[in-house]
Amino acid sequence: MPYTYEHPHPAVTVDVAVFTVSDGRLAVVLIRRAEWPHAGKWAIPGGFVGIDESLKRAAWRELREETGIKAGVLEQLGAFGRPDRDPRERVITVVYISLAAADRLRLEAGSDASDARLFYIDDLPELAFDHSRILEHAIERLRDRIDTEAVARQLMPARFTLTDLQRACEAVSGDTIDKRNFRKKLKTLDLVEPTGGETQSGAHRPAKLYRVKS
Amino acid sequence: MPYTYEHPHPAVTVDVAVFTVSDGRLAVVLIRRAEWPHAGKWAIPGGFVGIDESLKRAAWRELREETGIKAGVLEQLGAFGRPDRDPRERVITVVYISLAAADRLRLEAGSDASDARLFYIDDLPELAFDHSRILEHAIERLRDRIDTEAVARQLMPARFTLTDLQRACEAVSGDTIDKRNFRKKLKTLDLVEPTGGETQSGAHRPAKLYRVKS
DNA sequence: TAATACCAGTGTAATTTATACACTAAATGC
DNA sequence: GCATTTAGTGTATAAATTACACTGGTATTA
Repeated sequence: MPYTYEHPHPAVTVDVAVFTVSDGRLAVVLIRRAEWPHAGKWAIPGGFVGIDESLKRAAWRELREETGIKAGVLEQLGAFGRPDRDPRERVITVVYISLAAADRLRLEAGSDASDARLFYIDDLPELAFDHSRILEHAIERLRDRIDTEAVARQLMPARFTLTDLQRACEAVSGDTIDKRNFRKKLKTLDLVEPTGGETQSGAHRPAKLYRVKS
Repeated sequence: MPYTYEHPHPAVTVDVAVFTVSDGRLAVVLIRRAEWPHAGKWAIPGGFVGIDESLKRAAWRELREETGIKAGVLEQLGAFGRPDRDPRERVITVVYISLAAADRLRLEAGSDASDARLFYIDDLPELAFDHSRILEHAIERLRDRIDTEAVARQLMPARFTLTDLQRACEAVSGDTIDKRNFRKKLKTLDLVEPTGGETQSGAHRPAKLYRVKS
């Protein structure tokens, strides 16, 4: 069932960079491509936009199909459309960024991908297409725009310690933060509240558990 | 000469929101559409992306064709792609923002547009497609991200008074700024230098003219 | 030619925000 | 009970932001 147009049309895809914090390091979900082009290389999950489907909906669907992840907030990074970025045809891709708490990521390889897993952003493999460049932009955007509240709401599990939250903020920003200054700032933000629980984590004083206020 | 694909493809356009400051108010360049759909309505200049043309290049070309403006810096705002935003077919548009000094805008109506002119952003006409929504996002982005340096470099004529620069910053931010604080801040920015000239503007003390340092 | 209207140009004090920094508390392992 | 490890807490300094009022130079006009 062919589709014909008077003028040539590019294909349009969506790609989703899902970031998380794992072992105190910023990481991103990649899939291994099963097919040409770039078969065997790692790539950001994504795929073609349905003709009657909104961009965001397509992003959500593709992410789910390829990794099993049901994205929460999806923020658009922008469109990437250099004429030679895909050898099959002219493809313009609209990239979204999402954040996920590490404990919500149950990665399942989907039909288009032979594998899906996390990579630390400072230890990325060679990527398909122009996905290296796209990830650079995505990380820059992340560092520029994300604040403590977004980290707490989107990147943390339901209950966490203040040290966990600090580590996550540090992983995202790529900088160290002073513990006392961080906690002082948190107080002014009115963002978290104690759950009453504590960790029983090891040979040291237990930490109080917190949750994000609603 | 028809073009055929196995799967349906959306059309891809670029649109450019060119902002300037005129009479101390933030304004945007619009064209009046000559043809269906939305004939007679005002719209952001833009058009279809050539199949071998980068997005930014297409934006630059369309802006030039429709208004005569040779854009300086083009910053991508993002992609807008709701399925029903164009009655002709599925159209995904990639929107760019540009700033222009008012004295560099010599608007010429191009072939696709019966008219091109400036509108103050707080006095916009009814717009074609989803361009109202797009402009809202563009203005929000502008207010969020633009700083004194960008205003001075991109929005001011070659020589200007400090009051002119302050008025432009106020127009962009939508807020008033204290004169002495503004000038104090300018000193720390190391951004402008006096040209030696002065305005001979009226029944008051003349103002010194400045230019942006290179 | 003195008075007025108009915009240009200048500095200081107070407040708020960000930064630097070191010890005590509670648990476990030996 | 001593060593080790992470949790938890406050103060002093520096930096950035805000608020605020008068003098200077030109043109107009009474």
